Amino acid sequence: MDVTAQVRLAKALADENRLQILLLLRGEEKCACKLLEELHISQPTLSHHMKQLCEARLVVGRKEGKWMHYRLAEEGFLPLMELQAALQEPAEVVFSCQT
Amino acid sequence: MDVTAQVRLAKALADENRLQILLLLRGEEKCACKLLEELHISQPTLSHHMKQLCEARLVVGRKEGKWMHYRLAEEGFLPLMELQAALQEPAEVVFSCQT
DNA sequence: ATATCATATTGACAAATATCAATGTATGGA
DNA sequence: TCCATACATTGATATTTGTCAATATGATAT
Repeated sequence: MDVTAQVRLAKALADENRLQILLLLRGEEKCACKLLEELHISQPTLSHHMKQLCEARLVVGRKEGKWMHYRLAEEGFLPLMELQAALQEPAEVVFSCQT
Repeated sequence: MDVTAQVRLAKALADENRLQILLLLRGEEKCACKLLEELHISQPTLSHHMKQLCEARLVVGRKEGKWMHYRLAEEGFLPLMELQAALQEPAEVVFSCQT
């Protein structure tokens, strides 16, 4: 249970523009310039969001010449899936002792 | 696809103390005072976090006399499950027209 | 009623975040 | 080499967020 990764993933998802970016990447790789066309944010802002999405391992980037191509990372939601699974179990007993 | 609910849920998950609270509620209802004992935050801060968790529909509160009892909400992760499912489909064509 | 306990709300403040303009860094073409 | 393109980084600013002290609310007991 890597709470740090879970928090980082949740933070990455906690912005409407970033969710929109994820939806724009459904099923296809796109370059940053294409994403920029489809959003109403500046180029530095997009770059900032892509960095967060990559660091949260939700997106993978691939450099090709001048272009950066981004695609959804498989298993990107795993940390939150783990959290959800953990919440459906009773609390784990770390240590127990009866005299 | 309620992006607003997804963002609100993600924001609610994007804090280590709140994740800890969720883990403390695994399998059992607890009152705020019990949660307060197990965390290192002030009472107003806990109250603030509980409000966010309730508004994000991750937690349900039940008032009993002076006490507030909190428990995990079932289906709390649904908005993010929907998002994850959506990301595994190709982008939906909202409208298409060929002449 | 008054006191006490559990919790919520308010107000203030520091830290984190989203944003953009300006600038930097590669890359490819003329 | 020089210029244009695509993207990243920096610096500044406004907004949001997490936190606590102080106070308010509401319930129970004396």
